[in-house]
Amino acid sequence: MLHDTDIFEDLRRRLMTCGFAHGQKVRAEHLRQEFGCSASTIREVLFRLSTLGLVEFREQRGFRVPEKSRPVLNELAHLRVLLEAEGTVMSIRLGGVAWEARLTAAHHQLSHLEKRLQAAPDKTPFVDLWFDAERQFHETLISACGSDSLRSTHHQLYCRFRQQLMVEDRAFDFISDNIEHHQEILDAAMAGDEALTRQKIHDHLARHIAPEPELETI
Amino acid sequence: MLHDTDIFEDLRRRLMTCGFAHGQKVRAEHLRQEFGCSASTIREVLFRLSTLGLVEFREQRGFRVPEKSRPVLNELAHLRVLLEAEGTVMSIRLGGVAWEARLTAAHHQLSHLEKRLQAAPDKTPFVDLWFDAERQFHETLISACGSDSLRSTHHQLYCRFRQQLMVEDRAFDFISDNIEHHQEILDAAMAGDEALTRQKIHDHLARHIAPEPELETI
DNA sequence: TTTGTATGGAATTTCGAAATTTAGTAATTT
DNA sequence: AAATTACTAAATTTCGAAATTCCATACAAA
Repeated sequence: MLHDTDIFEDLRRRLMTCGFAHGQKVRAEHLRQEFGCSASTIREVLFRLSTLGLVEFREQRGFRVPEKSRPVLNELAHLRVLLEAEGTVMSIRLGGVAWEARLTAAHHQLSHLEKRLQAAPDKTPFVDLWFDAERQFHETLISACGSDSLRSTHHQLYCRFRQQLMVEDRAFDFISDNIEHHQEILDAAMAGDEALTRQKIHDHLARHIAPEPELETI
Repeated sequence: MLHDTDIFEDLRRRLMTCGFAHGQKVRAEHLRQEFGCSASTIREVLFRLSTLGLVEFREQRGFRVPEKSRPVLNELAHLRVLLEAEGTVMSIRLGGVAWEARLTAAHHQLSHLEKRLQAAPDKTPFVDLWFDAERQFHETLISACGSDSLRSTHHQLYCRFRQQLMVEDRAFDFISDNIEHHQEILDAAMAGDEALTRQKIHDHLARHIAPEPELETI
């Protein structure tokens, strides 16, 4: 039988990939029929998803998928840099060999996948795998920061960020840059170079961040 | 009649102040009786509160108030500094006169209250007012940062931080330092001194942050 | 044309009870 | 006495329907 959590996971994946259009209403009644359960169950799951910001709730007008928005993507990228840089530097200081091993492993897996993806004419079968591997790498970066709060806050931001993007570029034209970025982040982190690590994490997400407002000119 | 949202607000306030003990189970059945509504309504409200991290949900074993924990308080203080410093610097750049006016107003109100609180022998009647005024000041600091995501993320952290603290020091012995801190933050921000503003925001929360490996905030 | 008001259908929220699971206590066995 | 099992009460989760609210359309009035 279909459990609470299964529905949650199913919908989470769909919301983070391409199962729902931006701005679309999420009708509890329809989902109830699809999953064959009661309205309250669906309602509960949607509230839990709103914890991650993957759906928005408004009193008396139900749930909907957040709109696609360049400004919001900028904001999320900015915050990701802030937390990921901080968390990675803390991991460098606290993580030790165990963390380095996990990070190397996560990067190896991601790197392998990205190279296969780069070569493949049809990217479709790789999309889901790539989502997981990329997430795994970035979460491993901060995994030894020693702060659960930082990790869970970052997780929320990552989910919303991925949802905003939703494989914008189906041809994966960015993949070649990405391979390089991930390698540079790994190298800087393994070398223990904190400033360079911060810089490389910033560069990786730079294309999603709006240019900083100038100080002198107004 | 008592609405959904009223219950939410009532419980939010209680969870952020002293209505519940740390680690205590939040029994839906009891609340149902207290508010005179159905179990589903309470359940919904609790899910919404878990969005802010004010209650924790675990499958099949209901909701409970997060444990009091020094490490968690450290983490939250650390993240608050990170986001509040960033948000305030952005506000300095983008806020303009309107923001400066709002900030002055918020500080004036807080400052007035803190001085009265300092003088009063019985602090009780000021506690709730102080909560709101302090929150108002810190949220105003970042109010012109231009990033809703930063603001809402900060809001979550602030709620959890306040819950962890829950007026630890009922005698408000810290109030005299606090008055000074708030003044210094205001002065640095109004002077447009970004580095000093970051420093003062850090100093304000420093006593809650573990004296662990020094982290430079860039 | 514009503005405002009914109205019916659809979506939401709430309810009370049934079904399931957990947790605590007593009883039994080793 | 310690450990395991059985039982009971309480808590949680799910359900289906009733009550409420929203939304789009049609209609009336200015």
